[in-house]
Order: sequence, then structure tokens, then C-alpha cells
Amino acid sequence: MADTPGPGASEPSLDEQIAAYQREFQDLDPQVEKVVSALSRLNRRMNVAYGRQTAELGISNAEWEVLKALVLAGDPYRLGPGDLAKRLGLTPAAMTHRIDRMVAEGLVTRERDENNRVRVIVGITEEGRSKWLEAMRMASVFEEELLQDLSGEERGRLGEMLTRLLRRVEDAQPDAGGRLSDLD
Amino acid sequence: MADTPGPGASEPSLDEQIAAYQREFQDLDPQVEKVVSALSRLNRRMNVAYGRQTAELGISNAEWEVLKALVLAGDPYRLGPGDLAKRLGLTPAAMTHRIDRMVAEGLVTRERDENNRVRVIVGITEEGRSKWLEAMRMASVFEEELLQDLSGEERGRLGEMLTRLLRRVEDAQPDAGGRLSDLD
DNA sequence: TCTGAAGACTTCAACAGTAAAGTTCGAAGC
DNA sequence: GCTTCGAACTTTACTGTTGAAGTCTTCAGA
Repeated sequence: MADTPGPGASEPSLDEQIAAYQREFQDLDPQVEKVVSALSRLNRRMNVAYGRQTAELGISNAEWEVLKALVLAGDPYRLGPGDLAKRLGLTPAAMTHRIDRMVAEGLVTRERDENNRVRVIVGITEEGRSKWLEAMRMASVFEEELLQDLSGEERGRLGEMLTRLLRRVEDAQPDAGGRLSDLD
Repeated sequence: MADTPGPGASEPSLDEQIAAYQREFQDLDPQVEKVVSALSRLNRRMNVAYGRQTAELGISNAEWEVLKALVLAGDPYRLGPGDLAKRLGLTPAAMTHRIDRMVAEGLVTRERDENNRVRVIVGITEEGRSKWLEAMRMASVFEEELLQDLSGEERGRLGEMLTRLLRRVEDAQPDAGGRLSDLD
């Protein structure tokens, strides 16, 4: 039996995918396509890995994002929902909902700014801070493993090239906003 | 007025972010962090860019994903929902809904496999194929612009390094599945 | 051929995000 | 000192994804 092309195929390998692009759409530089496809696949895999780690701590990647933003903001470790939304690329409405949950879980606090009662201030709790720290520890181990095949010099070159690409898109797209969706 | 740290800050630059990590969590190799942070930011920006382009065609990135998978699958240009779900990293339930919409919009067809009536076959329509093609044309222009600052040799090195990283994660995480979330 | 088990998809209820319409407060002009 | 405008957040209704339960078909064994 069975020259059936196979119903059970899984995700094609990167090289198969590049070859398929050449077959179906010749106007595509395979070198460019390789960079772009590897970038999105890598990102997807990394998010899966982070998700497993944060799940062990009983939080989601989305919640970890909020904690990261608060810690990275520096000393008073407080930000308004609007600012948080900008940093995470979410709508303000989504931020409101996210904060609701995180307050209920004891990861952050929400209070009104007494100097300007239109504003709200979100702060990180002890528990939020400690979850952030554990997540960072796990993430740094994972990231070190991820890059283990690259020499120090290669890491530098890679970071530099990626930064150059990033500058390109950020110049073309200065507004941080924008809906997302996962792409392949 | 105003030594207030500022409510209106936007997303910090990559370098500011790296510096903040050094301040808050010294056990982090800044070189590693630069690579990782640049990767996720780049991905986010790229998805925003793709989203704008697909929106011009009246489809979403999610729908474009499905069209890509069908075209890349090759000749009969047909796949089952389960297989599609695996390739896109979605649950089967999400795939069912997505196909519902796309059938309603005339981008794909859904029929039962006559040889095995448990299975369903999703195929691409003329219109789906043509939207795919237009999206690819726009994407290839964007991607070429994105990489314009890199020489041919650099592009090769970048693709090769990213592939090496990808191999690392894929070995550690052979199952394609996994929920996602956008990370910073 | 009947029965049980497994596979492939769908349905359903709950959750997360978005857009657009509210609230509420602060600041500027009259 | 009112009134109007605008900013910051929230609410509401809707869209899309998930996990779990359900349906239908096939296949293997009795």
C-alpha cells in the first residue's frame, strides 16, 4: 500500500520550505527567505520554551511580559496602564483586562495617582518580583543553551546584524503600535 | 513643574533595555540578551508590517498563513485540517473555525475525502491563490528592503547562524506543538 | 458481523484581545 | 467660576483561540 502523499505529514523542515518557495515563487531570493523564515520559526520555538517555563511558575508569558516591563522601568517600579500598553504593543483595553487578572493573582497592585486622579499606577508586588526573578533565571539558562554553538565573536556579529535590521524596521515604522498575529 | 519621571514614556530603545537588564539582573550576558531581545523585537515589527500588507488585500495574517501552507504543500495543494493545524502550531479546534471563515470568504474549499470519510480535505481556490501571490509579492519587496543593509556575504552568515540556533531548539523540542504568545 | 478502540474532525463553554463608545478628571478659555 | 476640550482609563460587544467533550468513521479482534 501507499504511495499516498501522506495525510500525516508534519511541519516541513526549513530547507524543504525554502525549496518549496523556489518551486512556487521564483522571484524570491533564497538567501533572504532563509533569514526571514529562520527568524520566525526561531521566535515561535522560543516562545514555546518560555511558555513552558513560565507555566511552571503558574503564570503566563503575557503576565511575565508585564512583570518585565515594570522591573525594567527602574526604581519606583511603577507604570500607568497606558504606558504599559505601549511598551507591550497592546490596546489599552487589553491592558485593563490583563491588570485585572494580575491584581486578582497578587502579582501587581493598582491604585489611583493622588496627584492626578485620572491616572492609575500599576506597581509590582513582592510575589510578582519573585516570579519575575525565577523566570529570568530559567530564561537565562535557556538562552545560554540556545546560543551555545556560537562563539563569542559570532554572538557579537549576530547581535550587531540583528540590530541593524531592527533599526531599519523601526525607522520605517516609528509608531510602536500595531496588531499582531503569529506568523510562520 | 515636573521632575516627574514622566507618564508618557514609550517603548525603551534596545540599548536602554539591555542596560536596564544589567542593572536589575547581573547574571545576564549582555551579548546574549542583545541577540534575544533583538530577535523578538524584530519579529514583532515584521508581523506588524506583514499585517498591514495583508490587510490591504482584505485578509489577515492568520489567513495568509493558511494559504502559504497550502501552496507550499505542493502539487495537489490540499491538506487536512489536522495537518494544517500542526504546521501552523494551532489546535484543531482553532483550525476548524479558521477554515469556516475562509470557506465563507471563498479563499479555500472544504470537502470530505471519499476514500476515507473521516478525513476532510482543504483546498485553495483561485481567489485564495491569487491573494497568496499578491501577498508574496508585497512580502518579498518588504523583506528585500529589510535586509538591504546587509551584504550578500553577511546575509549568508546570518542565515547560517540562525539556522544553527533553530537546529538547537528543534532538537530540544522536537514536537512542533505549543501554544504561543508574543514575547518581547 | 458485532463490538470495542482509536483517529479525525467538530462543538461548546470559557478566556484573551480588539474597537468603539463610555466615564471621569484636569486644564484652558471666557 | 462655568464650560468645553482633551487625556487616561474602563466598559461593552464582538472576534479568535483553547481545552474538553462529543460525533462519526474505520479497523482489528472475537
